[in-house]
Amino acid sequence: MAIEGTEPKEAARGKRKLIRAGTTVDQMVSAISDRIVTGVMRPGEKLDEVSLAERYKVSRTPVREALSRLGAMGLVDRRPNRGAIVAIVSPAHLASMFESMAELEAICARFCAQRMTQKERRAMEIEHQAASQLVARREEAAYELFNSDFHARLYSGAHSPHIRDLALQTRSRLAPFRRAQFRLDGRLQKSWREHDLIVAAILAGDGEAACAAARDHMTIVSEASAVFAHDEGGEA
Amino acid sequence: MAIEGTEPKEAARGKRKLIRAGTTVDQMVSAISDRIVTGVMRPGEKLDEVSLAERYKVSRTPVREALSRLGAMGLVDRRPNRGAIVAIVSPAHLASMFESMAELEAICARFCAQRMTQKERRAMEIEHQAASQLVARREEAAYELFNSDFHARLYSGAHSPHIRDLALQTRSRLAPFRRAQFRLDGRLQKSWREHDLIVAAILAGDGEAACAAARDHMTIVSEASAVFAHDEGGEA
DNA sequence: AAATCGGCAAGTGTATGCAGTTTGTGCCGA
DNA sequence: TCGGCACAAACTGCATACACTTGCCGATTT
Repeated sequence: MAIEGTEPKEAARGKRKLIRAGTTVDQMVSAISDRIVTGVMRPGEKLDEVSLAERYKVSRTPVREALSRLGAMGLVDRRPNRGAIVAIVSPAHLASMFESMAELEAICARFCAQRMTQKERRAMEIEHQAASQLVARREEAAYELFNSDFHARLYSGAHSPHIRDLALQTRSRLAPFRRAQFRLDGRLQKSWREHDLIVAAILAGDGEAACAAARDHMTIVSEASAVFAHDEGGEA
Repeated sequence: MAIEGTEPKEAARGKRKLIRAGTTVDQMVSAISDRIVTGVMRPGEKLDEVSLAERYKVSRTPVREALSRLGAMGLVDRRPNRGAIVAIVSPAHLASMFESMAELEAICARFCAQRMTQKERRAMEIEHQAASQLVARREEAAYELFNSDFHARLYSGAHSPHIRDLALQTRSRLAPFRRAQFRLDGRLQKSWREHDLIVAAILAGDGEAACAAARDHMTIVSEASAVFAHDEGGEA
């Protein structure tokens, strides 16, 4: 409902009914993962192949492929002969994922401090400084976009494609549990200040400081998100 | 040929032709990934759906699902409408994967030093000491098995399921490039000594030392494997 | 009355056919 | 002789049909 843009059912399908861009499954994957990530579908909820096929006006074949990919992404859990459900993550596993995220970002920050080009450093600083205005105006949605961008820069700046992959993968799996964290009182300002420490260390070329700052940042995010995780776990 | 155990074509299929254990695709995935990992299939080689279907005596549908999963694992590269090929990794990407592996193992080692139970520490030390005999006898195959086991202990001992997943995933993607590294002169002894440093640091509870030792170990493995990677790249 | 077995319904796993895309090859023109 | 265009073969993407598995409900038996 709130994310119709990614729902391929009428609009997109109507237009490109016969365009074989090979993206039908891709669209379903992003549509379904959006529904999971945004919390429209709760952990444990069944993902029925025929229902999904009807919903997206396709046959079961692409649905199965989409479910397969979502399973590989860790967003859904496939049991042989028993269907697929939205993945249920235990509190322990969730903590482990946040911990991993902290370590991955710490590594990225360290590499960023060592390897970022001048252009990348400048771009990161400019964007970071610009974001301070979003904080002042309390524009949570806009800041969330910037935040994604900032972390993406962190992953890319490490100049290590595989670590970047691991970070993006882990981040996407954590997405369902990070939402709405910026609604917490003052989280916006704190987030920006934590970023500030990371940026300063990177610009100074101090790998260890950047490493530590990034780890601290994610640890705090983890604690801030734990509240929501518990809520969801209880309801599901 | 050398790995018929994992090839489901005649033997396995003949027996369980009608057993629907939901594992047909699983078998294909492990069979194909074995063929890739062991080097039977070279990077860039085409994975034709119909050929694979004939080879494993199944229809194209499960083949497609298997390819999909292998694509998610990063072992094959799927191009829309243009088939699938065994993934080609550039030297830069390969270096990035080894670098990531080094960092992941460093993290695991640090966590191991902090979190391993007494039982785990004792088991690791006993196995490690036992392996010294394999070194003395130059039993390369046996040592390679032990080596896998050792690293698996490292990942599990970190008590962080997600980091363990990331490490195993990265390790499997590196497998094609690590094979035969123990054939290098004296690599066996050096490997054991590097392990020794890691074990000593973990048992001493010295996280940072374990971290550094593990990172150094993988860096050396990376360099030792680079030779083979080049060879294979040239041939393919 | 409780437990077990048989049948039924729902849903997944696999096979096959058709439509559309890509790519290689041969022909035509310059 | 070389470049562009068109056609055809091969292959992928999706749809549909069928086979098998699983879980549930009720009837029968102990």
